[in-house]
Amino acid sequence: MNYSAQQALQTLITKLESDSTLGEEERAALLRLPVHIRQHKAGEDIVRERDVSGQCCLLVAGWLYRYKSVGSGKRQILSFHVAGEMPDLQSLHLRVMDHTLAALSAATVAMIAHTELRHLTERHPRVASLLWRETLIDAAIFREWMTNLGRREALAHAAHLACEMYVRLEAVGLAREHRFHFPVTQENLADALGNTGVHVNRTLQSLRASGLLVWQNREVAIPDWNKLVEVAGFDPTYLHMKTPR
Amino acid sequence: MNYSAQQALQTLITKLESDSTLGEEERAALLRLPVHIRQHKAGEDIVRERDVSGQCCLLVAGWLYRYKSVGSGKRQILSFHVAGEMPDLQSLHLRVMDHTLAALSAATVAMIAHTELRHLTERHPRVASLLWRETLIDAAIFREWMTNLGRREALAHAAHLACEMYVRLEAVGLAREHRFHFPVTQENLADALGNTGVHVNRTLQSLRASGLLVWQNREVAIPDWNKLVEVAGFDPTYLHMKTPR
DNA sequence: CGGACAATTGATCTACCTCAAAATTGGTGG
DNA sequence: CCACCAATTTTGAGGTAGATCAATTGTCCG
Repeated sequence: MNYSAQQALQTLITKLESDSTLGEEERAALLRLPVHIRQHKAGEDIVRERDVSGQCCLLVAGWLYRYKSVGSGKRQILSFHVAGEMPDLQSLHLRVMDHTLAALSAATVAMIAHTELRHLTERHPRVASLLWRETLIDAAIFREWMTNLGRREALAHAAHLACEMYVRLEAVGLAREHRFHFPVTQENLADALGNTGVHVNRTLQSLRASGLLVWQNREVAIPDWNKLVEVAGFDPTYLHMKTPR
Repeated sequence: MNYSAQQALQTLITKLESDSTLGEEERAALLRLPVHIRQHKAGEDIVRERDVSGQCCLLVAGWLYRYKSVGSGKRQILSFHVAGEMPDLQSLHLRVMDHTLAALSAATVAMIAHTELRHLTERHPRVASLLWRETLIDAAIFREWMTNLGRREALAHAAHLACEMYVRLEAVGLAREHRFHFPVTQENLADALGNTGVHVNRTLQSLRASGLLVWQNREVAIPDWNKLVEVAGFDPTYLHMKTPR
């Protein structure tokens, strides 16, 4: 599908308005942002660790993810992203990328120049605050992931990720009835959970066997939400959504 | 020692000016912020998970840290903080705390009301950007810690933390000659590294035995910086400091 | 149909955990 | 200044979650 600049920016406006309504002028200013729409194939890097970029990426459709590499081919996936998010918004104030942003699936993104964003945020402190807030939620999710990586075992960790993704996706209309599409391989999942692919495979089998979670063919189904939440120790406070569930 | 409001705010100004100089008016506006100075004893919680707070904490002297609890007494330490930092600045835009802020050592803090900070940032977009930037660096450090937790083994992880703390402390004049004071117990360290106290103890012994790192009595000494950096896989890019080392 | 990638299985290994006790250290009151 | 207490650090001896290595079996497409 082809997206217009207006459609692309509308996904951002929708996101920002999930917290609080924007004024007419603020909305107009956002819609006036010049964007450059691009397509990325699954697996492509969009911005790389050490790059100095002059623009931010607004995800319009598809999935992105971020990762860091450590020596000898190992890497840690830091986050997954869906439409309406700006996964490299931090580059607006940090000169150099400390990680890589890449396409998980085929994806449509809208690139927005830093100069334009700076101009906008100087003129509209309320928009600045909402964008700032998005980066703070990003950080809150990192904190939860740190806790998952350091203090939860593999099974609870995988369950926790499923809970998180469901809540986030449901909030933007990309999931319902405790099912959703999530285009990760088990190898990707391993890089996110800090395990090996083999172990993730066995973990998913165990979750499946106990009827907690069916995660197959990039589709996730949660037969018993309450039980999964309990196993995961999942508490959505850290997602800082308007409607607590 | 007793600190005046002016002295407290000066630590913040110094921090913000490590990136770029402030205008005279901006500096004056910062110094005009009403603050409430408080002392905390080692171990005290300052703001707790689930609290809704109306102010931010500026650390003036001593050490703070943040942590998240998971069931059955386990917890994950998320960060360590020294003078000039505002460890709960995120609360300015996130209503509820998703983790706890506590005193690692006896500490002096200056509390600043959200209303005052909002007023300031609306009027001074440049100051807003610099504060935003501080929270982005905070998040960048989380990303590195995620990588440490997920993809580095205990020895490299401990070495990495020592490298990070040295670089951060040296930048604010709290460390020199590859030595510094760091008031954590091995149990604290375990909660930060995602290990057990027993294993941290053995890890530190091993680092000591190999001459890489002497970490005893809350004092850290790094006999061979280059070797430690290599073992840790430490690359300071993620700290986003003005002077790359 | 063939090729590439992804999921699965089995067997073995190891980094780190658990439990429990002993040795040190530092701070405090007498 | 010393004795004592409580918090830390250290040591030892198993145990286990998850890693590693190496096939084998799908599965998706061009």
